[in-house]
Amino acid sequence: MEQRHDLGAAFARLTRVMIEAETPVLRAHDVEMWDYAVLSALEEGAAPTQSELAAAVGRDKTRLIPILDRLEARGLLRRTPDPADRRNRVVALTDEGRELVRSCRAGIRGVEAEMLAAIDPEERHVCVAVLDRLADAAR
Amino acid sequence: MEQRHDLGAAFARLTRVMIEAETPVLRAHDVEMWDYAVLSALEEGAAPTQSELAAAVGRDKTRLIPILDRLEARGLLRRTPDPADRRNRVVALTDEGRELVRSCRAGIRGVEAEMLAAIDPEERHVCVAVLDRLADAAR
DNA sequence: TATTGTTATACTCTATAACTATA
DNA sequence: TATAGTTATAGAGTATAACAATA
Repeated sequence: MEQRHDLGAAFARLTRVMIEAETPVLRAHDVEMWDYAVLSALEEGAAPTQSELAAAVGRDKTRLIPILDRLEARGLLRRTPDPADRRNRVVALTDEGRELVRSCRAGIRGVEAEMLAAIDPEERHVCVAVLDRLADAAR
Repeated sequence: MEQRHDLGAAFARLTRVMIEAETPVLRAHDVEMWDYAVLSALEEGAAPTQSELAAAVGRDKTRLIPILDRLEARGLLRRTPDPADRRNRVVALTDEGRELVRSCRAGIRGVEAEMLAAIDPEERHVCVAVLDRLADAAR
């Protein structure tokens, strides 16, 4: 095999780079990284339980709670008791939350485009698609 | 643009997956993740100063020190004062260190191959090359 | 008894600032 | 005075276990 970096090291470095590059976008919307991760996960559909949401985001349920408290206090999401099982609280975006996450995403797509600008368009397309599939498989 | 995950989120998830998958390999060699990162960086050539090594690995110099202490105690690397500027300590792998990092890498390449097995070979090749270039650019 | 959400505690990791020795 | 390496301290982030409410 050709000489190259370890894949894990490359992922780790690129993760750090992306976080750094995206921070200004998120700060402009007054949200932290994990706030955005949660809002973003919710955009694909309300979470039936907080545990499932935590798993989807890749944190554990205890660390999710202060995030949800904060976002709910800002009116970006709502936690409503599930009538079928009152232990559960279903978490759903408000309209305001949906608007904010979309605005964030637009900014982030801009950052991504800038980062990938130097890559040949065809290769870029392949690479992004593969990464997306791998990330999906990792759930 | 097509609907997909945020790139940063994909990187972060894949980083976590890789760390988890590689941990058994590293534990078998009795090294931690950052131990391996340091040894791996040194394999490309000795570091003229610890600060530069820290930057290459992506940590700061204070967090590097206990790692170097541990690895030096195991005889995997040596810190020798630079005669030209005795404040500096050049860090270099020993033969034993070089052997260990290569053995680790072989195991890690196996883990990577397993992870990428489901991807079409041509796409895989493109994707790995692009990631390697991006990670290089991020230095 | 088991599970959801919550809180509290201990532990690890990280960032910052001081200290020494050389320059 | 400035810099490389080191050490110490404070803060943030994380994991674990216990708790109350519901099933």
